[in-house]
Amino acid sequence: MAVRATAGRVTRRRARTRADLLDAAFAVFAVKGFGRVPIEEVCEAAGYSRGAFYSNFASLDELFFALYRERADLIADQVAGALALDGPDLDVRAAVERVTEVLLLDRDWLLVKTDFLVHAARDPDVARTLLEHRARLRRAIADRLARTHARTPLPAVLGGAEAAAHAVVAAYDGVTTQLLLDRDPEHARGWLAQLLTALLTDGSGTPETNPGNSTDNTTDNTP
Amino acid sequence: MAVRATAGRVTRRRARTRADLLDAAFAVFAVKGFGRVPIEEVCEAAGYSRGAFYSNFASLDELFFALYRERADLIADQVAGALALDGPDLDVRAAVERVTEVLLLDRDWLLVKTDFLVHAARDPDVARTLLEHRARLRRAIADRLARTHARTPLPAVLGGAEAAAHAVVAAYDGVTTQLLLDRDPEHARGWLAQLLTALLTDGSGTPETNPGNSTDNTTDNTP
DNA sequence: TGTACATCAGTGAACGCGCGTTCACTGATGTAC
DNA sequence: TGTACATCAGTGAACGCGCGTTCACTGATGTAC
Repeated sequence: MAVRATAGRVTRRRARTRADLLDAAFAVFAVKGFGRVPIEEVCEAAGYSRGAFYSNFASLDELFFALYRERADLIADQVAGALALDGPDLDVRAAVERVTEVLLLDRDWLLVKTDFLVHAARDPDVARTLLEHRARLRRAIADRLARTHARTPLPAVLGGAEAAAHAVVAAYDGVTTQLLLDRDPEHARGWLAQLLTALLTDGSGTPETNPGNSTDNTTDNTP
Repeated sequence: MAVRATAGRVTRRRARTRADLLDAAFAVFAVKGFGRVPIEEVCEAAGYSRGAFYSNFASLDELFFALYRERADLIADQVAGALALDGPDLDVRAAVERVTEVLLLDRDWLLVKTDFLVHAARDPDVARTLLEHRARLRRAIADRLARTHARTPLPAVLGGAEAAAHAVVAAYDGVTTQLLLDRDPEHARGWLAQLLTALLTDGSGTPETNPGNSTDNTTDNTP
């Protein structure tokens, strides 16, 4: 009801307001978390009254959903782009570097994405959207891995490019969790690169940093 | 203020009420998510009035925190127990099986734990509690791995039992994310076992199932 | 073990604030001539 | 390009519900003798 039923053209003013609200919501959600932010606060951050919100969205849930889709598409494009840079041969180290950069750079996005995960975990419809986004990321990775499959074999345990792509996403999710808690993006990037190397090669990679938590280095590091 | 300042003995009745409220809250939080549940609903589920809640907790946040600590301790004990079963030699396959069982069995716990993660990500004090819990899990794993370190070497990329334990936790987190979305615990357990095998061995493990999403098996599986 | 009393734990009605939602309005934008 | 008009987008005051919080109370629990 609040959202226009008329399929007419969207005025510039309207498009601008909508974009402003989405941007403001992203910032505010990242700080406080979706579900802890009243509509009023989003509107204030965007510089509009509450009426403007209701003129563009039916609910905060709808806005959140739109926000997720928009940003997720952006990320998926960036990842696909980062993977397309190499020639036919895959420079694993460089590719991992670039993808890691895209995926772990923006803490705000990780926060919002995790809020979205929490909702998706309880609503199969929302879950479908998130699974589609993940499938898109996986496909980009799997395609890239498959391209060099023949000459650089993947470890047997993972049994294929699809499975390897799954492993990459799982490693990403795992490192994300750690990063959300310890707020150390440098550490997270090095650690993700190391995990991916361990997963995608047969142990021929060279570690650069010890990912062990600096507060509990009780185990010997000497080879 | 709501919580008794007197350090006197806790009556049986009181302890019972508190436990009832915590149990009811766990169930209700799992279904709806913390932050989407009014106090009234927890009380109703537990069979008490709101006054009983305020007599035992200052806020839902405090209850949630107590709830997390209680369950996290339980899980940590179970994992430590599952790892202690073997003799001096580590049967990787069996240990992975048992730990996986404990960690991925209870969807309700995964949901509540993720809610807690979302809060921890925005509050360093809460994060500390969660990091401590994770450190405890890691230590149990690292100690176990270190015990067999000498005869069954870990892959070089991971560079030590501590790092390997980190990798195990990251794999667990990654698989948890996937499980929250696809609700397929069988698949998740097989997949986690496979990931752990890939991480903890030098590729000598044997895959049982293809973790690739059943809806997009476009890549060849033939070796 | 029984009774009398004191304190404690939980009740539930009442209060009031925060916030979602509505709507009559006004200024902005776009169209027709 | 300018003017007149129609429609659209955003305003903000007002309403009212949901829910957090309080508190005078009553029944439950534990203690003393």
